[in-house]
Amino acid sequence: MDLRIKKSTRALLDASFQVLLVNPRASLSEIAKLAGVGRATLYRHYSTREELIAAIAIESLDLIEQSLAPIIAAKQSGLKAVEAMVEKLLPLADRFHFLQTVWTIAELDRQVWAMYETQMNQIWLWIDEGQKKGEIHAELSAEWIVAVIDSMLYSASWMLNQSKMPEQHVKEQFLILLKHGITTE
Amino acid sequence: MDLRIKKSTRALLDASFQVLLVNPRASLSEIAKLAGVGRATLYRHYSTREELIAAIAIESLDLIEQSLAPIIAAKQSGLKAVEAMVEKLLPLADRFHFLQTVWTIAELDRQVWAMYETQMNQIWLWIDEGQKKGEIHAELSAEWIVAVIDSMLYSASWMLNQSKMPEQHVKEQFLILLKHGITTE
DNA sequence: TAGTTATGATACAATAGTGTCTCATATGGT
DNA sequence: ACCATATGAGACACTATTGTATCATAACTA
Repeated sequence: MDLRIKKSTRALLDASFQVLLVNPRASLSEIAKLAGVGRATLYRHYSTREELIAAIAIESLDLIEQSLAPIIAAKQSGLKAVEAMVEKLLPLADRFHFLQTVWTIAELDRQVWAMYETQMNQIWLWIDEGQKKGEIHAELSAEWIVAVIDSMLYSASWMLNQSKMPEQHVKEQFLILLKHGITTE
Repeated sequence: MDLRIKKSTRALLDASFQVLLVNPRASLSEIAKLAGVGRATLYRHYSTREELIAAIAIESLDLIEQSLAPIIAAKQSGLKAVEAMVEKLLPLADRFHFLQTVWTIAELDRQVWAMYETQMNQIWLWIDEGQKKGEIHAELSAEWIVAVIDSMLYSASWMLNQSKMPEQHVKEQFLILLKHGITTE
């Protein structure tokens, strides 16, 4: 593949991700400028705003998929798999933040939705296994647990960026809260 | 105060809240139309988009403040106060969702920031009390707990709207997860 | 009821954003 | 080194959005 295309799309995806995270109203001109790429070039690769957003969403979901792959390969299951998942996904907290902010647009894309569904099913499976094994509270719905992990990753992105808590520390706090809650019992 | 003003600002705040929650890029014309109010009237009350967003943010923070007031009045403290807070704030989950999506704009407003800080301090205080009493894990930073409650309210709004889980059920799941985490130990 | 004023409709100018096209240039593939 | 092509710069038409102004009318206050 042509290096020039690789270079421009890379710059565009990076700049878009960065800008749209902070300002979802940013214009395509603004994004092109920040990417150091001609406006026409942006339109050549992504004919609409929606397409660009979908492309970033797909890239994000791809990164998530790659992070989960080793857990699947190692045939981990139940709570152990969920724990491993959290550790792997923490570095991608910003991607979750992005997906949440653009979700109403991104979810309209077929591929985005398909990837999202696949991953959701995988996570549900792990939670379900954990519940069957008695490791995870059976009263909690898998849907709710997934939603909470998702939004906790959003919090994690906040903590990493705004309050500069080191990643190792965020990881510990994340797992304590997720596994044991806030009470000492 | 003139009833006409009350009526238009009410309609504008409601419509804006509803629309911006789904589409943060909505134009002011769009919002005015949905509010059933002339575009000129919108500009008479809110001269810029930022002002409008700040107004909704202030209203939201006001609702939150009103919900927390009885807990303060009853002099509750520590974990009990946190639990009571969650119950009171759950019906305002959408407001938290809104605040998160427009925060980069809203936080620039002095009044918004002041109200936010006051409430944050109150919540920190409760958590701190809970930790001193030994009810809440001391290893968890108050900042992290607050961030997580905030984003769990976002999840709750998702569950209430998208997956139509009844509020009572969401409340139970919220408290189980927050207090005890997902593990059975 | 009389006077005030907020409103909707409309027009208007100014600006910003979109989407397409052309063309000389530079960069990459082979 | 040669050819193909992706690029940036610029021009262009078009639409959307903003922000202001005017004015007759309706709704409110006292």
